[in-house]
Amino acid sequence: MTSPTPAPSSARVRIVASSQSWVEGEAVRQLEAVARLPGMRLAVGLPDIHPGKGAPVGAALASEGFLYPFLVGNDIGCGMGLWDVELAARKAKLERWAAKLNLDGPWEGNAEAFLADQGVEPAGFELALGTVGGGNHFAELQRVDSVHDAEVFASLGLREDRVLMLIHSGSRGLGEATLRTHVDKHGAGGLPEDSDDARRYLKRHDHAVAWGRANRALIAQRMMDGIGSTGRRVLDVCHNSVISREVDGCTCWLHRKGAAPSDQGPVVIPGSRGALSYLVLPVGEGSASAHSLAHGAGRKWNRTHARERMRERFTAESLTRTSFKSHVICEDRDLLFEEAPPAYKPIDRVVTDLVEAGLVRVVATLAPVLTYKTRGGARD
DNA sequence: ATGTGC
Repeated sequence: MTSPTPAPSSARVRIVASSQSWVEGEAVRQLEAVARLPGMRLAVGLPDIHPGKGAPVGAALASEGFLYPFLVGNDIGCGMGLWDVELAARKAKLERWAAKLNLDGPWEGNAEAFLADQGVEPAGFELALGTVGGGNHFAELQRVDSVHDAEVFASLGLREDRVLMLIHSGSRGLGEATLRTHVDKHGAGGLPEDSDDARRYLKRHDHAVAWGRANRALIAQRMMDGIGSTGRRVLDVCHNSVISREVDGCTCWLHRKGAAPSDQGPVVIPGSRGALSYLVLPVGEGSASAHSLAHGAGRKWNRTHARERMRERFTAESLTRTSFKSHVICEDRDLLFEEAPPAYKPIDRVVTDLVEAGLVRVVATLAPVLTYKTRGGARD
């Protein structure tokens, strides 16, 4: 057998993960493969990196001259929004809410008017506006578990006794349609930054990012309506996007695929639906990590594997309650198995890696109270 | 991930 010839690589590859963080070999291979794409300058794997569809999830990839829509994937604009809910945690009506909350159908209100209020043009996917979607998306009520940095916590207007709400969702069919238009013509090929197709993609991409943010806002409003409360958005960050940004002295196309920004203030890094979420403050200059952070715990088992293993060990019913005594509303049995806590890496290790790499400071930990996934779609 | 594929 001939020894393999290393392909020329102009990108620096860095994985931000301690030896105690388990990273799948396939994820590393994917990161090294995309690092060889023309124009690529810096490929960073965050501690939640895991294999995706051709490109790793949990990565920040900076290229010069070309941009690559497939690196962002179909859920353009997906992200995490945190709300402070006008409600004391001790007043949570867990059983009542778990019985009645339903966010699955189209919103009854005027979606176009809601978008207009957020400064977003309609996109033709408004029946899905205000819906969580599938996969790892969720809307979760939380309580404060511990405060590590009281000053930053208070500066965000947060209080220990209040309910918080974390929304993880994206642009639903809009991002999917945007990627498909590109892939139908170019496949996994990149776009020269000065091409008409690049401009067309970026315009739709930016629209999907704005639409995704508005979607999280409407999900939050529906959830708060459902529990008879109001609230205030504390933060909202996108972890699937491509933007023009200076990285290490070069003006690059910074692709974030399952990578939270470290240059937009505090972010929440959630664990699984049966784990703590971490409110963290980015620290340091950030260019060595492409101005990015982990966006979650990261998968340990792929979906098929998780379904098989969890089916053997647990009933669906048992997975609707967590070790935090929280409820999980997920009436799609397969999804419940796919998203079960053992399918994910431990979030504390992921966050510790970020702390030890000098990228974040922990502000607080948040515990789940009620997770909304879906009322329908049960495939049994 | 997807108004979801054969």
